[in-house]
Amino acid sequence: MNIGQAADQSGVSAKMIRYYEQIGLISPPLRTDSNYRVYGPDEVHVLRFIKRARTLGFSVEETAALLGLWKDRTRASAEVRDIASTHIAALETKIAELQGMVKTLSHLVHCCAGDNRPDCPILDDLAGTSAQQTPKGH
Amino acid sequence: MNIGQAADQSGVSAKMIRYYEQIGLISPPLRTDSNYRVYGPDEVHVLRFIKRARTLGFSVEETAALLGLWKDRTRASAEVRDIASTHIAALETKIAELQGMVKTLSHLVHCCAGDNRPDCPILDDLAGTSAQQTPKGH
DNA sequence: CCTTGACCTTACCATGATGGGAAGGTCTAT
DNA sequence: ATAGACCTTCCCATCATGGTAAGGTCAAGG
Repeated sequence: MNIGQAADQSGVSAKMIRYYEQIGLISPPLRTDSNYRVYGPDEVHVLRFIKRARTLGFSVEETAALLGLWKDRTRASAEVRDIASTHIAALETKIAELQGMVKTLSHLVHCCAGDNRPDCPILDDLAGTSAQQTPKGH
Repeated sequence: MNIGQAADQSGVSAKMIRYYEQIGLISPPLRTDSNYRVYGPDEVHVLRFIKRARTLGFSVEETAALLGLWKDRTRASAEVRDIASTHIAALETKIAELQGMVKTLSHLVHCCAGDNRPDCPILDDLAGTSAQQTPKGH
């Protein structure tokens, strides 16, 4: 099968398949006489694995590690779990960060009349002119 | 004051100050005879505004809009509130996405023995071999 | 046999926001 | 005068992805 079909079946764009090959995440496939890349079901399976890992927010580097462990039949599941746990922690840190932003902004939006007058607590906060920087006592 | 001091006082790196100037977010400052950029308290105030907006997750583009509104004394606060509200919605979408990832991964990690044996539900999920893709009924 | 359109190939550029470094000029304190 | 800390511009790298351009290939149909 050609790269376009592999892309369709895996959900990974042809562009990205070539990229993954270039950075060594997947091995170069066979080529036809006319230099077309040829993929089989196994390659598509690997691409699906990659797609799923990326969807779950693993970086390409983490995905490479998971892929290595997947191919290693003797690996310990503990290793995989460590990668996943570390990733969960990173995700949670990011979530907390975003939630902090939402909290601050929500507070400001609530304080803002949102009318036609120029007075605006949101800008005042950004400018650092007013005393309160962030919701403290709400 | 030179760019280094402006950087210290605003929390924006000298590198980024030059970048913001390059992309037109801030206007080019005066220069000394020896071509050094010169900043005053007003410029630092603008940089602090930018820093705060970026910290709250506004893109540079959104920051530019907010900056424009800040400088416009006649603007309506409604405009500012709209930008902030839109941004909050985007942040919340992102949070929900990350939470979805965490949920799926947590489920998988719980199912994984994490011992020295090669059996690993996490890899099984990534590979798409098992029936359940994602916690459905848990 | 030839054309058309869909596909493939490589190579280069762009994104967004930031950091790193090199090569060279300037300023300040000793 | 010299050392060291600063400044200048210019180029490159990141991370994952998309776009585009120029050219080769293939299958179907006239």
